[in-house]
Amino acid sequence: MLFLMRWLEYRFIIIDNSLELYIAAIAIIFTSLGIWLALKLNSPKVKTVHVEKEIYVYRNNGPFLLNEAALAEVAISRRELEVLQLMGEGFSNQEIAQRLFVSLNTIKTHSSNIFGKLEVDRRTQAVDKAKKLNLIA
Amino acid sequence: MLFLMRWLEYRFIIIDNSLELYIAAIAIIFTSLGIWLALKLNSPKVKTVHVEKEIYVYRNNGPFLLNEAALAEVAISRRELEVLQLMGEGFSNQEIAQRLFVSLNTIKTHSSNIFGKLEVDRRTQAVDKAKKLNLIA
DNA sequence: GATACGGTCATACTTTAGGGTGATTTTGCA
DNA sequence: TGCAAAATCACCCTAAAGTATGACCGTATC
Repeated sequence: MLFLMRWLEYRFIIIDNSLELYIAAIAIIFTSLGIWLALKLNSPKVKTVHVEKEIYVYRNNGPFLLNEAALAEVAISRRELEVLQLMGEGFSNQEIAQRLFVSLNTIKTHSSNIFGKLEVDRRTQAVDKAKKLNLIA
Repeated sequence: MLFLMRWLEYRFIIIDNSLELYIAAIAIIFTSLGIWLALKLNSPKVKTVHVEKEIYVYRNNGPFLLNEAALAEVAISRRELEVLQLMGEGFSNQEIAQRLFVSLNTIKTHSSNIFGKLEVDRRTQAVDKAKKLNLIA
């Protein structure tokens, strides 16, 4: 940049131009630079549009049939499924722990793993999704 | 602008600064001007990102019919039913509050009333029971 | 036998849910 | 118009849920 300035300086001096013209040139060049910089560096606003993608779930009206395919898809283990079932029946973690003869911490760990695999944050969401996927009755 | 240039010119001459510093000041000022111009006049870029949201749709499962009789039986109000529905979709009390444009405390009150009327202790039980009573889908 | 995974459990921490109480404001209906 | 139910909100407190991390053990699997 300094080099450019020097070059401009000598060039304009040689052709014996006025200081004002020189300044004007600098101004124009750097205004352009500013515009260019702003346009280049200005990251575009990201507008997120949620597109609803319908997934049809076939729910038989008869006896409950575990969707093994969906189960394998989300990679939920049998033990986790047990926890999920009890969750769906409204049991607390403490109650689930007692029923499965394990500690509360174990159920918490299972819960966290289930939420991760189902990509949800809460047990109510987990139950909702699990029912829609026919993982639980 | 010319006035500004003049002022800068005289000012720098008076304090006997080098031409380079003067040029540098001009450059900085007009770069800033350029950036400002670009940001002001450039219509904001909007980058649209489409995010697919999976919607689970039941099939072979007739339309949901609210069990008005059961609703009257448990004496759950319309507003409470709204809360119950959102509960069933896995929303937290905070999220429900935002959706219904009321405070978190209000939702807590509704929740407590719902639990009392459904004779349950937790939201998961409430959702389970409400679904069995056909109060929510 | 190294590796991966499932299941178990713990500790520490933050967040959310729920209980109890009391209060004010709307609103529907007699 | 006045009353009762519904809806709103606040405060305080406890319980439960959830997050993060790390650890140990058994069992397949390569």
